[in-house]
Amino acid sequence: MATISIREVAARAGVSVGTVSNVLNRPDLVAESTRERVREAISALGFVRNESARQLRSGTARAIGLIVPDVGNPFFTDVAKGVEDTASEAGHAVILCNSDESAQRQERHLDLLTEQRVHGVLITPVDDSPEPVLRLRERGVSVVLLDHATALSDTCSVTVDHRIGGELAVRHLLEQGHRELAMINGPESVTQCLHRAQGARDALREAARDPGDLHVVEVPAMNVASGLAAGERLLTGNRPDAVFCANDLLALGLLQAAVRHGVRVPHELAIVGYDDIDFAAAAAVPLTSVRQPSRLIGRTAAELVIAETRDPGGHAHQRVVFTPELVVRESSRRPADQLSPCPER
Amino acid sequence: MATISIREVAARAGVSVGTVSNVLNRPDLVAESTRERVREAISALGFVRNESARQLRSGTARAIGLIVPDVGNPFFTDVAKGVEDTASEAGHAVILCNSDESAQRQERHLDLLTEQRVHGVLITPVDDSPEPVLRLRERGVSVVLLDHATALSDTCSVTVDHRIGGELAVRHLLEQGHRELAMINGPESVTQCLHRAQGARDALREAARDPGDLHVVEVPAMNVASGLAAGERLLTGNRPDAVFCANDLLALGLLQAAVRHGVRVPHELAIVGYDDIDFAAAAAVPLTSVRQPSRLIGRTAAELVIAETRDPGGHAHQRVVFTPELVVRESSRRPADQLSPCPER
DNA sequence: TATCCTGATTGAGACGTTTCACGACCGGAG
DNA sequence: CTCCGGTCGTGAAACGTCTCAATCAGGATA
Repeated sequence: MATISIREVAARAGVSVGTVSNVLNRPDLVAESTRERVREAISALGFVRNESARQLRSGTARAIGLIVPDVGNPFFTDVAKGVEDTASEAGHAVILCNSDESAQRQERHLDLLTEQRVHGVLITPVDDSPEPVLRLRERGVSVVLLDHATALSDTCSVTVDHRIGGELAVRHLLEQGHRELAMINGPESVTQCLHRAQGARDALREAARDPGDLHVVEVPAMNVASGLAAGERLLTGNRPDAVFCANDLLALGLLQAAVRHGVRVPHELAIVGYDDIDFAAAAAVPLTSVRQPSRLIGRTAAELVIAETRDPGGHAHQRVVFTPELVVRESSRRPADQLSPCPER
Repeated sequence: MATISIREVAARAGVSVGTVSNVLNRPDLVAESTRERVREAISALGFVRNESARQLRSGTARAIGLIVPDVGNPFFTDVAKGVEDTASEAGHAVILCNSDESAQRQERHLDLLTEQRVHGVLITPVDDSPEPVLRLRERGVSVVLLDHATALSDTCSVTVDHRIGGELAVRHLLEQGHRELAMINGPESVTQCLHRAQGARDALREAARDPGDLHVVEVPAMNVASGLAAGERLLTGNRPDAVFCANDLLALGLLQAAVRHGVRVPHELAIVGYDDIDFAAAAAVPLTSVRQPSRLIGRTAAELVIAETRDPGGHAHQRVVFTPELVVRESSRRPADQLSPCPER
């Protein structure tokens, strides 16, 4: 009940507070027998170190912040798991924040994390504005950008080459013989979205097609509901042969729309998603998707931010870029292949 | 760069540190003109309050901890969103921890949260042991149990009546004319799982059937992979007519197994899931599922924990119990209904 | 003019750690 | 016996904020 401090522990063990602190932080400095006595007192009293005090004294917290635009998206929870893996190995807590694609919420979370004096922040910013990141750096917080290309050269980042991802997706659709292509994309102010679209257009160019042929539907949020809405729009009137969706949630939404309209996938409409979340394989029609190494992305980012704070001066900023790969499933197979209905793999 | 404190602000504004603190916390005590001057200094210097120091002084943090067994499960991210909604209204941060159904990780997170001196903890414990909760209370942390019935009478909890949920699911399957029923369940040491199974057996009893007829397959973890594995086992040999899965992830796994074995759903196998996550509607066959009000659960729990810490003495512990409801979709419709293939709703 | 009141501001302690310069002790070498 | 080196342990000074009793200015009242 009454909160007990290092002082009570010291009293009970018959040593000074300094010694207790040493047992906690540099046990090798204290003699075997004393150490044992202090340990006994700690567990007898149920002492728990007050992290605020430690942090106040030592200047920095044993926590790192992670800001993602949508915790509901399994891609980001996978990334979060990766972050947690390495963070907890290093004894750091992870404060997971959901910006919900809102700049305002992102702002609030950043303020909060700065107040907490976190070790570092991993962030997938909601937009391309460098300003929030600069403000953090200015306050001495190290930052790693997650899955977000940036113009800031002096910042660590872990990204995936989304241009290649877009290219893989659309090249595959073209190879399958689809002609009329559409894309459901998030706002192009978000770099990931921009690059995926660029890659898609590159694939068209490569096939000697006019990149302008790609009918892009832009949605405000990259979730299932948006995909469904975009699908409703796309499937009325003259519909495309194939749609590349900027993530799997949009693709799942589109798929639902297709089912509602009685449009058969992939016979009448091929779909390719992005992220290869676990649910992609379990969808109404198993989804072809561009896979990102989500967990690895998280782990790498956490390593970078921990390395940077360990050695702030001599740290060389790194940009790690992963290459995505295409996972082909039912939703994009050439109609001919469909005649013999065989399950995935 | 150099971290600036309340002291610099005071110097620049030509007031004492006490006044700056008052501007921050009780602005009404400070004269208009002074207040303005201090505010100016704050923004000019880019001052950010050091939460550790505040917390050290005031004894408790403006943060609450949330421990869930699986962040990859959309049900829990929905709950988390609900928690965040009310927490951020009250100016609290949420530290989201993933125990991954491991008692050891849960333990580590609890230690961490105690060190952080969080305001309160919302937890869906990995097992039924009351010990971790008791330890927290002993240390003066208020606890709200999430979606977990408990023998502890002096603890707030927000739960769903899973017995009713199980009953709804199995009664529905029986009404659809299915005879051979199976259930894929998590360990019955987890109360949620136990209650769902009890409800299922109650439904059998109610239909004058032997509750022992329910063939229960117990899996160690409640995720897609486990569902797939259980499905592989269940679909070889003489398979049941219908399966009730203890959550949607298991159901999606089972569905994948069915597709691989060429077993048609619902014609040859009906499936009912639990939680009604967003992906349930987008599955290979839209899933019938027992819906819990996930976001509301999170919001309510956060309100409880905040209320409890606001008034620790006079607080009466509450148990809030929600009632689940059945959402019927394709995966469990009577084969007869299937003849005219019409999309959901 | 002296007194009292009110509203605004101050300054000095905490809060629980960590850190670091310093002292105490002991055994061995000179 | 003294001195030295090393090992352990100590105690006090921070860290940045909040709180609260105390002070102060200035006007109103007697």
